[in-house]
Amino acid sequence: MGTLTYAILGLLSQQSRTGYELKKEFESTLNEFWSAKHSQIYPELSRLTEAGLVEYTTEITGTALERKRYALTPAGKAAFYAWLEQRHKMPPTPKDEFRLQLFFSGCLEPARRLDLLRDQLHQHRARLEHLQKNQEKFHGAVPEEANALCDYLVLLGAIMREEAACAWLERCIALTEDMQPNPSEP
Amino acid sequence: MGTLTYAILGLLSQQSRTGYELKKEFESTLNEFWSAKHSQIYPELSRLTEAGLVEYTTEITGTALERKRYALTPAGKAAFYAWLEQRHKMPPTPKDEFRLQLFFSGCLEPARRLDLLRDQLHQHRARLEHLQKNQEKFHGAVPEEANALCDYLVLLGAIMREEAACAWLERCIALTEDMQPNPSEP
DNA sequence: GGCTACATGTAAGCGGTTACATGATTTA
DNA sequence: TAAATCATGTAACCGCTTACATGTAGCC
Repeated sequence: MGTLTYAILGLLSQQSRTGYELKKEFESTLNEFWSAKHSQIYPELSRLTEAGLVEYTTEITGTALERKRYALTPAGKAAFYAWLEQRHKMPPTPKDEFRLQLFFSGCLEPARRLDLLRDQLHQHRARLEHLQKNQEKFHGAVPEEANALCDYLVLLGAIMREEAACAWLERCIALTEDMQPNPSEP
Repeated sequence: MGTLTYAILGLLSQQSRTGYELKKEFESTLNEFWSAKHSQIYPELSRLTEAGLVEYTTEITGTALERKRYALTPAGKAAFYAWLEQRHKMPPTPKDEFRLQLFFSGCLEPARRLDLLRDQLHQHRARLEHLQKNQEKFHGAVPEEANALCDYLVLLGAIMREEAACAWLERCIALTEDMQPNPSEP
């Protein structure tokens, strides 16, 4: 079973949800570290049901709109807790097209490289600002309750990652600005 | 055409190479920001040849061992330069199983969460040390030549990313150690 | 002679995205 | 009544990994 399984099991461990609600969670709360489209979620819920890890009850909204509300079975809860306690080996560094581009940018005029670096910096700053706005809900205090603390920690991780990215890009810009404007042709 | 195309085109823009040599580059130099297995490289080289972006000459080692040495065509060089100057939109944050696990770890005893955090910290510290060893070849000085500077910048990026990851994990550990040992059951 | 590295390919399968497809409910 | 949102599914495709498959060359 892939990680998506445990992302869904984890969300259902908090409360029972429909496929549509899971999709919304992937778009909002989990967005910084996992995502899934509905075309992946619905078949996965079918598999999990067949595997006996979740079960659903059908609700009706209005007169005809059906929806399936999923909840963990005891087996599902056990599978989730087993995963939750596991130590995972770090995956290889994720692919990064911008770093690939920067690596090959030695044959570009410094001014063109600066364009790329500044564009990247703007994008990372925008994401950082967005994350910092999210952080305001904590009112500058570290939560004491365990679940709220975990929310806080993953958000802090995203913020620190973006801060590091911005600091790196600023350094790249400074070093490129210092260059003599004579690019080396390959 | 996907990013792999331009990774290969970029490597061939530096010098002509065989599929096997490309594979070795992905395992070493490019490892921090891109990778590809030989099972992906060889078919891609066939496609690029058919598309007229690369061409090859067959060499023979010993008496029978054939190998194809690939080089950029003018069209390939043009395609590479076009990609190199393009501004790319930031991709969504990459998936991260550890952060997913941490997010759901509110129902774990703090001592168990500490285990996971410390394990992760050790792994990131090991990677950081490895990167810092790589950095020694620059003898503490920022290179002036453009291609060497780009090498330096991507390595610096990897180092700063790992430093940020370690700092974050240390903060997570400190905050978890401060907790009262009463986990909230979901 | 045996092991490792060199060298090149193909096939099956997986996780994921995009697109196709349908219909109900709510809100402007 | 039109548009947005709710709600659930399937199908085609893509990038990538793992495994299958084969053979040569160099070294101990």
